[in-house]
Amino acid sequence: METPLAYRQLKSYYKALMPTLTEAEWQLCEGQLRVRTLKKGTMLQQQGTVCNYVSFVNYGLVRTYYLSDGKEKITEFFKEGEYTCDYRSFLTREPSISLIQVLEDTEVVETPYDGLQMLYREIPAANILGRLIAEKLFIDVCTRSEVQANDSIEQQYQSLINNRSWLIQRVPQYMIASYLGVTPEALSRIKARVNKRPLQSALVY
Amino acid sequence: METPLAYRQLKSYYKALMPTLTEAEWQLCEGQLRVRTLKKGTMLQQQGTVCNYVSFVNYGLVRTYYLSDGKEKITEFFKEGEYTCDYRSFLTREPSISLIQVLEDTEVVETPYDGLQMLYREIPAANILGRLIAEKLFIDVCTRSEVQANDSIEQQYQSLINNRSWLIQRVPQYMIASYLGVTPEALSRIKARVNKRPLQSALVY
DNA sequence: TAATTTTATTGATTCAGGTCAATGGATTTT
DNA sequence: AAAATCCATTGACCTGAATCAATAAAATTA
Repeated sequence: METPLAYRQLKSYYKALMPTLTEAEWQLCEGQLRVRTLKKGTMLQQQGTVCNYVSFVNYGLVRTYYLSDGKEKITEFFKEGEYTCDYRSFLTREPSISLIQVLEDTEVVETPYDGLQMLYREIPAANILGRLIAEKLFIDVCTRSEVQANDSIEQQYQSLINNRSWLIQRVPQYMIASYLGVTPEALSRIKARVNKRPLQSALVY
Repeated sequence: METPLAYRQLKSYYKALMPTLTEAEWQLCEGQLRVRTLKKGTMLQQQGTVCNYVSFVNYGLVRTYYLSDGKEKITEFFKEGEYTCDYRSFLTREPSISLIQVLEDTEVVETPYDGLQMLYREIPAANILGRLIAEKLFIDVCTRSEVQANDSIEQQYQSLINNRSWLIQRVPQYMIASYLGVTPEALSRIKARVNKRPLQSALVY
């Protein structure tokens, strides 16, 4: 056992989602897991390869993005306590379109595809876990789509400041711009607009 | 039993996803189901209410959409053999943002929320079904997002013609425009552009 | 601390698609 | 079949964001 400490957060996560999980079943789960520490800048998932792991972030920060016309488009950021993965590739076993890159020194606990399938077979409750993970991911991606479709970039940026200010602090602004789907220049101008009417910002929510 | 015929398609669907399903378990599933026939124009899901059913379309066609600034934005079309639902509302039990409207006379088989939760508890294999449905929906929404993010409206329209030509035939063009996220005028101009260079269209794919 | 690289800002220009408006087909209703 | 409604097309104009370009500021590295 490498660093039992690293599993503690994940174990409580599993336990919360699968209350019926016995200690023996947890041992079976734990046997599938691998802890990895990754330096800032490392690629956790390359484009064009099948995604073989779901990674639970113990500490650190990663981004998922893809290349369109050679330009990077960031789809999401994942920090400590969250799962990250190109789940589409993981599920379909097709090559990944997304890349995953470590933005800060990061520690992850990886669950391999085969190991997870084994858990689905051996532990009935694991299917509940799988269902809940897929459902959560689905809800998240729906919510994101709805926000993108309904809110202006300015509203979305304000919402980041209000609800996910750690993002603003931990990643450079051009990545925020990429995440919001605009150029760094455009986001800079939006900020300038917002700052010109400081009374408004106090009224948001 | 209302119209046993209506269940046949759904039963084979369930059987395919849950090979271990016994006849007794199927009976339990069937007991939860309700068949409904709906006239063109009917609302299958209203905005602001919690979505209580997953609906399997036996025949017909529906659209899901939401209102933004009073304008309709179509998110997807579902035809015979597909599930439709505001699955986000269904899962979270929060009011639905989406509306679902019947575009052709349609027959659906509805599975209520409570019934499905009961199945998850009573039939372990039902969690596999729930997992697979959530996974499929997740994959679909990812794929859609990737297409929207990467392909021009022209490419997306060509792709509809090549891969989902039934859509072009069964829904008016202004709905296609809404689905693609542009105005009817814009789509009309895109078609005009495409028709001006007919050699190109033969080369697509 | 100076040098270098990275990141953010601002200006000028361009362009795709939106909006507004008018017209002409299609389809449905009476 | 005539009237009315719905739908698609086309034109003129406008706007928001992309692009290109030049600095300025901030963060790293030497």
